[in-house]
Amino acid sequence: MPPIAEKPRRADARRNRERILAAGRELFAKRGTDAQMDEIATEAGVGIGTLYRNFPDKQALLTEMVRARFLEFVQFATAAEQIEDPLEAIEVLLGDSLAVIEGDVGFQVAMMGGQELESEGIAAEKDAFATAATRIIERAHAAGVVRGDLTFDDFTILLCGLTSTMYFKPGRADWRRHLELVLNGIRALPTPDRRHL
Amino acid sequence: MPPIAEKPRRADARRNRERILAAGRELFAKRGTDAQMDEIATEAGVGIGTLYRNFPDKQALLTEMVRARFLEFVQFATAAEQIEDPLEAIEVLLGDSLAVIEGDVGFQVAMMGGQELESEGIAAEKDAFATAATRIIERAHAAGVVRGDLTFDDFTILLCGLTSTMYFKPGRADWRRHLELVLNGIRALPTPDRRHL
DNA sequence: ACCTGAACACCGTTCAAGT
DNA sequence: ACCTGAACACCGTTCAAGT
Repeated sequence: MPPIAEKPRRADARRNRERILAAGRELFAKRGTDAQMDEIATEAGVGIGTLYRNFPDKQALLTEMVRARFLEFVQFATAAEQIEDPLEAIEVLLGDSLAVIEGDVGFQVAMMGGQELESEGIAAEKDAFATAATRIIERAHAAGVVRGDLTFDDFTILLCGLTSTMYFKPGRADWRRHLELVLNGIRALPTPDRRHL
Repeated sequence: MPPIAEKPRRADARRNRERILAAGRELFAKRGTDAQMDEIATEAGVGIGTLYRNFPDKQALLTEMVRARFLEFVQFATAAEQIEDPLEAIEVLLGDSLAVIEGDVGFQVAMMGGQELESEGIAAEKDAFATAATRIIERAHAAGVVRGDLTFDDFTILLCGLTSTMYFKPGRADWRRHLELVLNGIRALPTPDRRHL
């Protein structure tokens, strides 16, 4: 079911909300938490009061942007499930998810500081991602290509770390390298090779 | 050579500086960047103007705290060099370094956002750590126990990620787990086992 | 030579007045 | 119903006045 039925509103109010979302998307993506509420209102062409009427505070607006990204993550997870090689599925899922947020500084901040969002608002989206990603992890377990104790929580931890590299050491090279090391880290521990399928 | 010879000062001025450092240490450690300059001045028992006379801005004070920690890191690196097993040396170095900063939120912030500090001021300390850590990495290379392409820069990247877990997901469990995964990731890739020493 | 704190700047948030 | 922006609160930083 969709989050909550859209209440009917005055046309101008609805248009304002859209413009605020667009402005927020643009400015948070570009400058992260440094984006100012004033600027966002101006960019949206509304008064600061209207911004606050739509979103109780800065976090709430950011949370709304984050929701959209999580839906994208779910898409990536669904796509990754189609990949035959179970290890490659994990690599692609992490790689693609990170690649899309490379241009979105605001999301990077949100992804790291998980608990600081109004997380109730996006619990559904997070769950959807968790479910899809867990299926991918399970498949890798079944194939024996990852550490036996790897969980979705590990994913969360590693994504936090990877995102911090993206955020604090901007540029593609560092987070790609970080990802490579981490992917190596979640592989099955070197055990006696049994290739008698 | 020591950084720069201490200029002689009026006794009260020197005592004030000490108290500011102590207050900064305590409050940054406890609350990170949330610690306010006003509080620090009050805790130190000086006027806000005196604080700013000693340190041009908040970053500069934080940087001073960071310098001390880096010196500790160098100690750890030196100690880790004594450990016989070259892989264990790396594990202990990372583990100990992280363990000391667990109670120092301010340093955690600094460790992640490297370039935002007055880094000229602590270049010497950073170099000392880099040198010691590099020796430990080289030894592991010589023993063939880590990936052939592992560098000190990787250490920097991984420490950033590990610290972000510590900062954003407080509690021992998550960063310890993160460290375990990462240590697994830097090991030599599973190659045909040649144990004919 | 050094100290102090009132005052300023900046930015998130509120609310009285408007349509 | 909804919009607006002046005003407030908070915190980093400056500077004129003091000793």
